[in-house]
Formats: sequence, structure tokens, C-alpha cells
Amino acid sequence: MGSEKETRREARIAAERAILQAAEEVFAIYGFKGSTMARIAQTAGLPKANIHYYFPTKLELYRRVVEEIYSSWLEAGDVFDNSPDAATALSAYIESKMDTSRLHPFGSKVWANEILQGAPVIQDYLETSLRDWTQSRIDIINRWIAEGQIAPVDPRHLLYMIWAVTQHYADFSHQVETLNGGKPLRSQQWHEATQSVKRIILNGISAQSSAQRAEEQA
Amino acid sequence: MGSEKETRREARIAAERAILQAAEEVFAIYGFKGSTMARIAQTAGLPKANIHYYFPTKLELYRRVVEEIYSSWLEAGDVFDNSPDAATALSAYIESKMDTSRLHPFGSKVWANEILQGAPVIQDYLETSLRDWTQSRIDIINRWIAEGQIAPVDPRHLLYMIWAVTQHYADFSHQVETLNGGKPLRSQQWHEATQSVKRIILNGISAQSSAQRAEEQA
DNA sequence: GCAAAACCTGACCATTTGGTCAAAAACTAC
DNA sequence: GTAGTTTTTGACCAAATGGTCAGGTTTTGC
Repeated sequence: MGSEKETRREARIAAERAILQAAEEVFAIYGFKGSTMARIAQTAGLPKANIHYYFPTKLELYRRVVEEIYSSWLEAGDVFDNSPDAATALSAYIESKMDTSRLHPFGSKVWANEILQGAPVIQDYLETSLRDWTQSRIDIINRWIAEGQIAPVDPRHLLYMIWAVTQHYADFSHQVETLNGGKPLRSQQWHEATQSVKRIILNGISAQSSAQRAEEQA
Repeated sequence: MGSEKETRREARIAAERAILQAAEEVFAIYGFKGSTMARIAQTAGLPKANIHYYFPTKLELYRRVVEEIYSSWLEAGDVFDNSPDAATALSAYIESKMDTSRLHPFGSKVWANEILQGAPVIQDYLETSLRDWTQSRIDIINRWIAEGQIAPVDPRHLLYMIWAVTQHYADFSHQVETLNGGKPLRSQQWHEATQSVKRIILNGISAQSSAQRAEEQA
């Protein structure tokens, strides 16, 4: 029967997953060039040659890591389609992004490193799927503006703001921790951070606000 | 007289500056470990041994780069003290940070890399001067809240938001550029970005807003 | 059982990298 | 001019690093 075959496949998948996880952790800190296969192997608790058995080259391993992060990233944007109104959608999106920063900080850091380096590996993705993804969300936000649900803000910069702030809690977690007395944010503090972000942004783009209509809009 | 001595000193300073600039550019992209002295030398247009003449080790060079960025960073916060009211202060601070991102993106990226790596070099600064700096700004923001100038937001998260968003335009400039059709933001676009950030944040914390009082505040 | 396939790993190699050094070049002071 | 000082740089070295490989072990299919 196929059970033993299945076992092998499962073992292989488990091994690859362990390696990918260790690689993500190391790449998160040192970036592509600064990371070493020896360190990834050590983190994974495997001999270096074994890593090369599953992932022939450092670049292929890195690419796999980045691709997995990227695809999980895009899924978070589904709330834009599945929410009844702007406030619900953006609120859910911010929450989702904050959860990702809390639960998968390494992925966010790998992405940050990749972009810092000029996206040598995922440039093609940026130019295709990310561009499309972003444009479709911009269209949705513009629709909300047209419907008067939110103030006439630039959708692009609104998205950047959400990305920047939510990812900051992952990418700059070390700084945040240091300014939190050297301790990681507790569950309650994560909740407060999320509430703060949601409150300021949602309030900042609320349609009924009068302040921004007085501002220049030439 | 000392004129020739002065010339020498000037030449030395100029050489150090050129090296520091090249180093900043390289460290910005590859981080500490990922950067090579050879590449820094090439960027500076000098032989590698010459770099070592001015900066004995890679770590010392890196430390100098980071320290210079850090100190220039803190100065931007002076507007908190020199502004008459909250809106003016925060507006000026955001503008100042956006200008820094536009004019000195490498510095911001070096900082990002340093924090991503767990601040191996400037950890002591984080725990002393940055902590003090942040606390003093928190005190000021709390005063604004007490005076009713702004809504009762968590000052810490407000600061993080400003840092995150403004630095995003430097650290993720490659992504922003790609989503801008592959071209750097034009002067006008930088202005729009700055206005967007200021508008959303200032509006988001405006005291007269009614939305956030309806929110939970338990 | 047993041959074949898949998996594992210590030892090894070529290249890269941070750093050294001695000798040359340029400059200064008198 | 010349002795001393500072600056410049090609050549070199030891350590680190990505990757290879041969030989071993385990698992699979029959």
C-alpha cells in the first residue's frame, strides 16, 4: 500500500518545513548575504550537508522562504472583498496584519531585508502580482471614497501607512521591546497597540471629520 | 604657520567623510555582516587597504556610521519643544522625518538593518538616550492630552506610528518605487505623501473627533 | 531476505573576506 | 635639500563560507 510512501513524503515535508523555518529565522536577522548555511543548519539542528540535500543552493532556499511569506501576505488582503463596509474591512485588515506581526515576525523581517536589498529575488513578483493586488485594493478604497464612506485620502498612502505601522511591530520588535523595558509586548499590550493603530487610522480617514476639508485640496 | 597642518586635517576629514558615505550606502543595503570592505572601498573609489588606514576594522567603521545616523536622528525631535501647540509640533516632526527619508534614505536603512539584527552595536544607546528621549516626548504628548489639545491616544504608539510611516518611505523605497511604475517619487509626490501622512495622523488624534469616544475605553 | 532507492553526513575544496604589512609616494618642517 | 612624518597601496594571509562527494545507513518494493 501507499502508507510507507506516505510516511516518506511526510518525513520529507517535515524536514523541509523544519529547514524553512530555521532559514526564515536566520534570514530574518542577517539578510541573504549575511546569513550562512552553517548557521541555518545549526538552527535547524541538522548537519550542513543535509540542508543541501533538500535545498541545493542557498539562493533556492532563500527563494522558497520569500515566496512562502509573500503568498501568505497576499491572502490577508481578502478582507477587502469580504467585508460589508470600509470600516469593517480596514479594521479587519489592520487586525490581521498585526496578528501576522505578532505570530510571524521572522517572515516580516525577511521581507524587510529583501526590500532593503532592492528585492533581488522577488522583483518580478512586485512588478506583477503585488502591483495588481495593490491596484485592486486602491480601486476598492476609491469606491469607498466615492460612496462617502471615508474621507478622500490617497488610497496608496493609506495602504503604505497600514503596511508600515503594522509591520513596524515585527520588523522593529527589538526596538519596541527595548522601549518596553526590555520585555516583549504582553498580550494585553498587543491588543492596545492594535486598538491604537485602528483608532488613529480609522478616525484619521473618517468621512464626517471636518478638519481635512478645510485643508488644501488643490 | 598651521595652514598646511590645516590642509592635512581637512584632507583627512574629507577622506573620512567619503568613506563614511560609501560605507553608509553599502551597509544600508547589505547590513553589517552582508557588507564587504572590498565593496565599500569600491564604492568610495579607494583601495581597500586605504579604508583600513582610516578605519582599522569593519566594526569601527560601522559603529561610526550608526552613531552619526543616531545622533542626527535625535535632533529631529527638537520640534517637540520648540512648537507652540501639538498640531504644529507633530506636523513639523512628521515633515522633518519625511524630509530625512527623502534626503538620507541610506541612513534610515542602516538603522533598520541594525534593529533587524537586534541592535548589536547600539543596544546601549537604545537603553539609555533613546529611552530617555522617548519618555520625554511621551510626557509632552501626555501634557497635550491633559490640555485637551489631542485625543487620549497612547503616546508610545503614536510615536511608533510616526516613525514607522515616515521611515517606510526610506526603508521600503524600492517597493514604493516599484508600485510607482518603477520610478522614484517626484517632488510633488513626496509632498502628497507628506500631506497624506500628516492629514491622517493629525485627524486621527484630533480632540474634537467624536468617533473615538464612542469606542471602548474600559 | 535483498536489491534498489532514498536519505544522511564527515571530510574536503575553491572562493571570498577581514585584516596585515612592507615598501613606496607625498608631504612637512627646518 | 633632507630627515622625519603621514598617506597610499599591491601583495599577502588565515579564517570563514557555499558547495561537493564518497561512503554509509535506512527505507522501500518485491
